[in-house]
Amino acid sequence: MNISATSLVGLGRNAGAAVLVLSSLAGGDKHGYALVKDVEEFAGVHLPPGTLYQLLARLENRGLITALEADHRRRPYRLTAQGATVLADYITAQQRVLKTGQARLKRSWILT
Amino acid sequence: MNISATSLVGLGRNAGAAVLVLSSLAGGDKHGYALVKDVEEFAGVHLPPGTLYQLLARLENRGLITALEADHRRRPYRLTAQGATVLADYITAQQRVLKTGQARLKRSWILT
DNA sequence: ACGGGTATATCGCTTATCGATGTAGTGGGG
DNA sequence: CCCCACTACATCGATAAGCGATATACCCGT
Repeated sequence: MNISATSLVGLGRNAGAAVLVLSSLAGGDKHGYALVKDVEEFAGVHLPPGTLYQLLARLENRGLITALEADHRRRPYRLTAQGATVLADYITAQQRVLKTGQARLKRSWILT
Repeated sequence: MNISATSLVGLGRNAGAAVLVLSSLAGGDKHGYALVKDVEEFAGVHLPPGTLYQLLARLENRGLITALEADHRRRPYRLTAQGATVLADYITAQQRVLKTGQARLKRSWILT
């Protein structure tokens, strides 16, 4: 195990490959590789193919995204209305959690 | 698989058990059971014991938390300075991601 | 003395993550 | 025109995380 002890990577894994993909698709239809590039840009996280394609399959058979017809080599995906709702709900809930954590950290003496 | 299709639970893990525990401890030292109750209250998430105690062990041997001496039946944990730093960094990064998702959703016509 | 809440711990199954590997099309530089 | 890097998708196997079940035991009220 060679994970830098100063990150949460490897703990709960990267916290939301699903959120990253849904957020990316909220910005418009994208195929897998474009998704990887976009996520890298806005989140600084690289999604390895093993994670990505299995995740896309799971998201699709839950109806959160749909596969569009392939344009030659590209298989683009689109966020469904349900996917958008789920993402919106998740964001709201998660923001409450992060705010709590942040408020508590601020109140504590730990960070000098 | 009987997961309600209208939630992200079970997708990408919630990457979050770690965040929930660290956030809870940022509010003060707590033992396992108190942690579960606190997280339930501020996040609406129930951490089952199988998740909690294994997570606590992982967090401890990464130096993000320390176990304090047991008071009879209770084994309280404390957030370390490193744990606080990691949590703060994670919160910052994740908030940027959530904001991106939110902005993109707002710009899209999907949510009527 | 029973029942429910407090409290911790472990085992084993399931599921997610991710690196490795494979395949193949595309476009530019030498 | 032939490499090579990049684009693009897919699958496998190992590892890691999540969680239900189960066990143990204390404490308090009735």
